[in-house]
Amino acid sequence: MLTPIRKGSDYHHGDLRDAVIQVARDLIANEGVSALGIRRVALRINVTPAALYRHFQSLEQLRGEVSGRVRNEMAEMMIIAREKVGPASLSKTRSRARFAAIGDAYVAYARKFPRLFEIAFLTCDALPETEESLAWRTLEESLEELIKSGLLERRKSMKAATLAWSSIHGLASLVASQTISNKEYPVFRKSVLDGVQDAVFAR
Amino acid sequence: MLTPIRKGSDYHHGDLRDAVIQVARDLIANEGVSALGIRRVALRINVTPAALYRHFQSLEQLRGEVSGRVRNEMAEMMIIAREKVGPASLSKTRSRARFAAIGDAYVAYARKFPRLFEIAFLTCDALPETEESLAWRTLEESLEELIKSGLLERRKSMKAATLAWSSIHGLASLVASQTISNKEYPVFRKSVLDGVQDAVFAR
DNA sequence: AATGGGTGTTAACATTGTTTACATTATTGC
DNA sequence: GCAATAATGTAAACAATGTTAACACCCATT
Repeated sequence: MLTPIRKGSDYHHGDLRDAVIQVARDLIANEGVSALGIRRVALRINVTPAALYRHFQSLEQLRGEVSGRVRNEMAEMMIIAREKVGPASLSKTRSRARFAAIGDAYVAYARKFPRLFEIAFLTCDALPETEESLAWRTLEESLEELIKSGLLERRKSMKAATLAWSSIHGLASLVASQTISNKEYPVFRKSVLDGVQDAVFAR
Repeated sequence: MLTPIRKGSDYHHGDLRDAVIQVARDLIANEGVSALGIRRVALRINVTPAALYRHFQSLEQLRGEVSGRVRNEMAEMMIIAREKVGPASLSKTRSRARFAAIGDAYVAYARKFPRLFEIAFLTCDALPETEESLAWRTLEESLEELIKSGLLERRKSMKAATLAWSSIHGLASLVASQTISNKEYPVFRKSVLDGVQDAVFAR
């Protein structure tokens, strides 16, 4: 099945909902979260505003859906970056590099798409089913690799995860909100990475 | 001068702008950032919507103004918490306690007013004159105390500041966005505090 | 082939941010 | 003191928004 985007006639779109989320995502990425609107999205898809209400209960729910998709997108970027360094295979340097890669990918996303990072962690009144975060699971996998390669003691693992998560997220958030500028970024980055490594790896 | 809030007649409010920011702040604190609106604020102050345009160019600018006020409010909370432990006076334990106090106050604010913390670090298209952050200056003062009391080497000071700032902010942000729940919070808190102290204080 | 559920349209409504023209108060210069 | 002027409020209108209700069309199942 070639999953035709459109059926014969174009009265029915064929795959609204996905198209809506896609367009909404791009709208936010380019013009900020306040640029998201039912009518603006509808206009870009050449569809009537009311059509969107067949797939979303409200603008607020659409925002929540976009937020969820962005969180997944982030996690996928992290996984891709991790796989790029090659398999862990109990190698200390590999495991370490993979761990660093997912952290870097996290803040890289925030730097590249600050507006999307913003909505990913915005309190949404109507959020989709709160599945366990893929990003968090990825972090846990990485720590497991570090344990198995002998770089991290298991009893330190929880502390490592929470500190890494917090500080990396803080760095990403400060960058995305332009609280720290591009010029200040490198020194922040180095401090955070060193701090995390000191806490994670036994010395 | 007793700075009368209202003059004789009530055609002129006397101190709009401040009243507007105040009401806007409370509106966001209670109902979220999307609850902020020109007309809703005007209604609560018993003033015509157009009156607000004598003091703010747009809703966006008002949001920026509120954001700035909240950032100041946070810094004031930090300073109050710090002064509560008493003067540093070259005492190691005092300096250390004061340092911990400002960090705790930071995330305490995010826990108490998550919606306000949210807008404080939201990218605003129109932000007020970008004064140097009071919170950041407070952090620098605290580190200076640590240096003078012999707990921190000066060459480590920049790294300490940036790591502390990032990880504390990350913790606060994750809490405010409900990414981590109240139940998970304590273990996160402990990890971050330990991590910061390990990095800041020579061992 | 008929029917019914899914999906889109049309038209309307209330509410919003914003502007323009006007009214009232406060302040300043003589 | 008092007129001129700036500052600050109101009133009415406009375009754009989220949302809903009634209707139209398509597709799949019987």
